[in-house]
Amino acid sequence: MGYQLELRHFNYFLAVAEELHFRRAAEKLFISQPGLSRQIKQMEEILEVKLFVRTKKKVSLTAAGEYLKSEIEFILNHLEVTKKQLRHIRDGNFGEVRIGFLGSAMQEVIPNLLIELKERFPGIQTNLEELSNNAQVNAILKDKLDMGFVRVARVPQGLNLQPVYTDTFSVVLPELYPLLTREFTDVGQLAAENFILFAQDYSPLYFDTVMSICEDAGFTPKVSHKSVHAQTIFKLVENNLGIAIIPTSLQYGFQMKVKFIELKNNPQRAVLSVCWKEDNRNPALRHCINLLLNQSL
Amino acid sequence: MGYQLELRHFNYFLAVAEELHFRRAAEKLFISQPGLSRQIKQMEEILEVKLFVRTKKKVSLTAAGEYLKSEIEFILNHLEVTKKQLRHIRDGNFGEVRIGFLGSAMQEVIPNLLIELKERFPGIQTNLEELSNNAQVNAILKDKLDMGFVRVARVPQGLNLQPVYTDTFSVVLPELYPLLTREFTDVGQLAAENFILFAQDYSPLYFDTVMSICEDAGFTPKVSHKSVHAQTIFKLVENNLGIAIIPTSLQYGFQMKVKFIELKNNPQRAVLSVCWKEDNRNPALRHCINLLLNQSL
DNA sequence: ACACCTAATAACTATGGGTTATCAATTGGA
DNA sequence: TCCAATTGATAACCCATAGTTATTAGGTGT
Repeated sequence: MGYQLELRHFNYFLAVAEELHFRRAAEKLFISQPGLSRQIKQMEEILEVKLFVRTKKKVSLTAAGEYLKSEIEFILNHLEVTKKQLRHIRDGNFGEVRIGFLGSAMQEVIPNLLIELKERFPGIQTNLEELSNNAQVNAILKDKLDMGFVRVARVPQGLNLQPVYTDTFSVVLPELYPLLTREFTDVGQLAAENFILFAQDYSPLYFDTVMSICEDAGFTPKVSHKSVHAQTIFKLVENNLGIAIIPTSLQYGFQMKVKFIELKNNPQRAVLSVCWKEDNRNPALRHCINLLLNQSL
Repeated sequence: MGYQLELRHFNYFLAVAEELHFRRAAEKLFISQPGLSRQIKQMEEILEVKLFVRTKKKVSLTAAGEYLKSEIEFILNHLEVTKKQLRHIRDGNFGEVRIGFLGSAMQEVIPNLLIELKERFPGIQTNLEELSNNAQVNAILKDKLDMGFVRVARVPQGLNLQPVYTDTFSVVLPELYPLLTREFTDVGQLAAENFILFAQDYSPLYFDTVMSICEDAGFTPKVSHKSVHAQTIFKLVENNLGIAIIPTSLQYGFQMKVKFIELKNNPQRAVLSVCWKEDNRNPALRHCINLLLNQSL
């Protein structure tokens, strides 16, 4: 009766919610199955809510259980982050910022941010992870990342989005492609070529924007290859397997037999934005965001 | 050693952090002072961080303790909110109902349901999808839909079916068709016309019912066109490509050069039923069904 | 009818949270 | 300077309960 919810319950609950099987979950937790059953039952009594439906032979989550699962994941994750921050504070550091990014952000924006950070807040640790747009947004929602560098038009409720870097697009051609930069007038000249693009589900906004560039030139591109790495795209172009359209700043840092023609006159721009959760309580994040938004003016 | 952080620690910690006095904090928690001291000490060992500075005669928070206090307040508060939400979900006030429907249900039944739902259970989200009878029944069997608005005579084992709206049929004629409403006696007058009907596999019951209306009038209709959209049917009638027989309530909401003659005296009725899976446990669904069956009496 | 799963129940064990009693250290008056 | 008062920490004990083993009851598939 006078029982109290404890973190132990959370871990037990998660194990069962993941395995949907009491014995296996108990094994994973290194406790016995009856003990686990009893704790889950107790948890349901404390919360006064059925969390699992047990038919002999199958266990499944109720709607409430489903909800609780995501909340507990959030809380336990938050707790882990807090523990880490505590150590940082004890050691006199200011904390850690976990940053997600698209490969293309590594050219300019991230190096600048890291240099500035190191100078102004030497105590802030950074933790970098290359992820797709979608993976970043999801990770930020779940507080697995503090901020992400993405190319998206909009983000779900609760997230902030601020442009930090705007870029023209460039056409990527094999070095020996028979078209000189000065002969180039518009993308329509390339309508017959095969196009190599970043995968649509890696960056829908990029994909749509490239499509609109082609549409403006009056054709629909034949897309022969898709990739998620600039390196791969350049390699394919180098080997005459097609041509590409990419954000201009991506051209730097590679050693390839390709040439670039910047689409200066096209109105489309590749916008890199920083994304973070409105109610993120990581104090180090604030410093990062401020740095980014001020320096980019 | 192998100790584990628990929510109990959080409450104890908060009490001490607020009182800055072990004995008073212990009183507030209805436990003894030594017990509290030991738990706090244990907590510091688990986290490997000093949280309080105890000089005899004064207790104060360390920087880490200060930070932890705000984080714990956040977590405990979040937990309270979550508990409250759980109850709501259990009671069916939250969650989502996935509803399938025939176009003809959009005239009356669905708008009414949505209005009522919004009023009585504002937390329930709905997800609407227009599908054929068959597609709905299959989706419900596979738990892809919670409920569907269908026109069928029977449903497979395990599904429930309840009429929610009963309707006469109406003949649809081109606006300038040479037959005035008051001259109309029965469908037999139209035996020579081409008929435009909803596709048989879209709604077998509808199809059979229309056939029986014609049979009763002593003829078998020539069916020239079939469609799944009322809009299309009206358009075809408007252009003198045939006449139609439809559930009466479908006539509302369109702007077409057609006229309707209600078959008041025919015994056939177009019955719209709601269909759902017997063992569907979505609590929000129960509310929907109850609402529907009570209001439709 | 059978073996073989499942989760729940029952009865027991023992960890560790909470207890009381006490100590050591600090403070403040007389 | 000494004593009373008050602080949090220690020590030793107790018992509530998390976790144990053994078993049962209910399903499923052959």
